[in-house]
Amino acid sequence: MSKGDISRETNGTEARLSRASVGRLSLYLRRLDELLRDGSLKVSSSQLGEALGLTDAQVRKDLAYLGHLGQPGIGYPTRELMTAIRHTLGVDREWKAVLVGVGNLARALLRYRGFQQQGFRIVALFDSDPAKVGQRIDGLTVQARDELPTVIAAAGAELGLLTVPAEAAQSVADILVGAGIRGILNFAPTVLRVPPGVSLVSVDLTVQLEQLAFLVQLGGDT
Amino acid sequence: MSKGDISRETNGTEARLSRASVGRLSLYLRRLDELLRDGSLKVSSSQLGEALGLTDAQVRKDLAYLGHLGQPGIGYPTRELMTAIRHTLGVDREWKAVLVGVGNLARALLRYRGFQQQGFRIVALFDSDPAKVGQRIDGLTVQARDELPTVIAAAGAELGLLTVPAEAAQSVADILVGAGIRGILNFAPTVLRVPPGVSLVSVDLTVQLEQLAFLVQLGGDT
DNA sequence: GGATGTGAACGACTTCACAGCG
DNA sequence: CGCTGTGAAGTCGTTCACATCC
Repeated sequence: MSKGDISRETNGTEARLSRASVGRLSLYLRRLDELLRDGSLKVSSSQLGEALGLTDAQVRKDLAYLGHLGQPGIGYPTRELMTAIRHTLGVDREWKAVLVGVGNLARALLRYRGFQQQGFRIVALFDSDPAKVGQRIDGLTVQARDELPTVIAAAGAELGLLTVPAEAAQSVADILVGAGIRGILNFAPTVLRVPPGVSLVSVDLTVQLEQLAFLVQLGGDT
Repeated sequence: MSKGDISRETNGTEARLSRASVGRLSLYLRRLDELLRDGSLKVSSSQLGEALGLTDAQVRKDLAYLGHLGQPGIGYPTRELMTAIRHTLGVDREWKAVLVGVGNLARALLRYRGFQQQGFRIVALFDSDPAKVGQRIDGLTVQARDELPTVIAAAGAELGLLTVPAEAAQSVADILVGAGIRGILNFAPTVLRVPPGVSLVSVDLTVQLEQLAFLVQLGGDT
């Protein structure tokens, strides 16, 4: 498979993408979609930034990483920009994911249209609760946890979505890693450890809520 | 009011808390809870950091904001540290929240024990779908959206959890703000605008998933 | 000795400002 | 002209290293 490296290819522009920049690329993509639907074939950095609360300079810096797409005096070609962002983010292809832990959050993820749209497909469900195994949800059958390795291999899934309780999260993560999963989106309120070569993104709702409490308590600016 | 920079008064210690630091405080609190259960009455910065993947220096910098709680040669007193963090985060009191948009994600939030534990209480549910209005979920009755202002005022709710579709998010946010809500936790995949004085924390699942795709595509380190 | 608190060095990200091109 | 691309300056956050104190 492609052996990853952070450096850029074609032009000679050497640049890095911070986590924050990557997050903003997602936002640009979404906004570009709206702008394109409104008929904008060209878009300027300030246009793109304003609805997202970003400065034009910030937008240009981020987009510079994609190569020299901008046209001075004109702006960026909407469609080409979207294609380039999709390619950079890696969402110009399909990603297969397995979902472990079938609760309400899992159901929410399953039904969430945004995922499908961006090329993410959930191909299998797992749960340790025997009462849930065998249930059908949105066309998928819940499977037992010890089937994880074989199913992942058979389906060629690369991503794992973790919606199990905190206590189980690390051991499930280990199993996923052992089964060859390359990235985990963790919703369990724990800090997970994964070996190098496996990517991890965590969404910790408790942390977010406490962040909000803190900000409100301050008498809160944004 | 204060713009992005947060001064403290009490002790004479002048310090700032970044968003990142606040997030880490939540993690410390959770870890301290475990350590206390294991019987650790004192804890060192390196102990605290190791399970979270943080350096000892980082931990000390964060905790320095709380005042001079550490004892050289010994560490930090577990219980006092927890009390101080809770106070700083604002989770040493109860926060009442309303939840708007009753889908699977809302159900997941309702049932999530972590919230209750940290003092967050969901006191009302709202949905614009007439079919959902009147349903009872976990002891709460779903109410119509135009009841928002009166119910918020009557209940004294300060936080709003937004789990509506992207298209509706901004208008619901505006209503919440108009009703006197002081902080919003937004799950809709849109960038919201709120006036100064109202706090906003967003959890954008599409962005997180795309982040993961990007990292995996890189051939992914953490 | 063992661990804290903290200036200072370092590094990462953002904003500024302007040259250059369509 | 308008808008991009980008060095330079500025800001913010993290790591280092060490004086300090129990």
